[in-house]
Amino acid sequence: MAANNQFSIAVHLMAGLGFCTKTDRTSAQLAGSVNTSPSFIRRTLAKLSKAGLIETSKGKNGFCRLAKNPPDISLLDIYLAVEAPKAFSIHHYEETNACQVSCNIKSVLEDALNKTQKGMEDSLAKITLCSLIADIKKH
Amino acid sequence: MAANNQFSIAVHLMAGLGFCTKTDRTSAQLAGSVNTSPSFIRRTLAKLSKAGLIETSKGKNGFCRLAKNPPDISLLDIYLAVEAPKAFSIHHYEETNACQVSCNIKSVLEDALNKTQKGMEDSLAKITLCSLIADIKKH
DNA sequence: CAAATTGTTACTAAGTTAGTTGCATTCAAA
DNA sequence: TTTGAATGCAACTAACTTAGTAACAATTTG
Repeated sequence: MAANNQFSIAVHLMAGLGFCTKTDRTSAQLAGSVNTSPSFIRRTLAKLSKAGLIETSKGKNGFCRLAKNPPDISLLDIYLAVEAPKAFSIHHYEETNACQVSCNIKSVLEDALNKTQKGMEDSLAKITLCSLIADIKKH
Repeated sequence: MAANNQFSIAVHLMAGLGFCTKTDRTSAQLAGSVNTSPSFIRRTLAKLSKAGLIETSKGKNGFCRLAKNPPDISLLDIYLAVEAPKAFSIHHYEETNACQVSCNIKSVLEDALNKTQKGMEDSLAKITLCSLIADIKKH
């Protein structure tokens, strides 16, 4: 159960908020859609709020709503908001000094994988919350 | 310590084998470069072997060597060989039947993320082991 | 003041991975 | 034919990460 689902949960929540922007929601209502506990949901909502993607209000009649319009929110925004781990991790063993591969593989691989990560993020940037919601409504 | 490093370790091993293709290696020698145990290394080597990226020989004077030339090996080949987990995982909660978002988010998100994953794999396909080794030699 | 809601911390349970150990299998050389 | 060295593989432990829960402080409305 150690796979990081925060990104997909966050997208689910954002889609829930964007599906109908006229009504505000509580963490309990959103938790119902995801079928988990409000407290768990709030942890993700708090990150989305800190990233400026949603607005929340504490206290009685507290609520959550999108802070921007769905066409102006990309999956990259959500991905960055939840601070999900990078797609690739690089091992960090102590270098074997006599070995050129051992000494340099890390920085060389980092350069290569950063480009790949960047490409992936560019791809996420092209998918808007709006298009995702449109797909959901098509079903 | 639960981050999956098999891909980066596999690239390290392949770079070690490709750095000088004239001499064969044993798992013990490769383990020295990564600074870990030969047995651990062999688990990854076995996957690379099954994927046809390296050739191995059992018995006395056993060895490992590349099965192809470095320009013909891409990081995607290595990525697929080690069967690393996908870049994104999607949560699977029970659907809340009354909620259209809950019922459809999974398939919609899968479509979107498959495209992103594909883009990432295309990016990996463009990086050859040869270019990586050249970068290492530049250092 | 009371009720309801977000924000946050602490905690437990479960899953994943690194890393080790041990052994069966295989092959070359003495 | 025996011995030694190597891969391949299975079992195991420890460490780490995450899901999920519970509890509570802070806040806001009525």
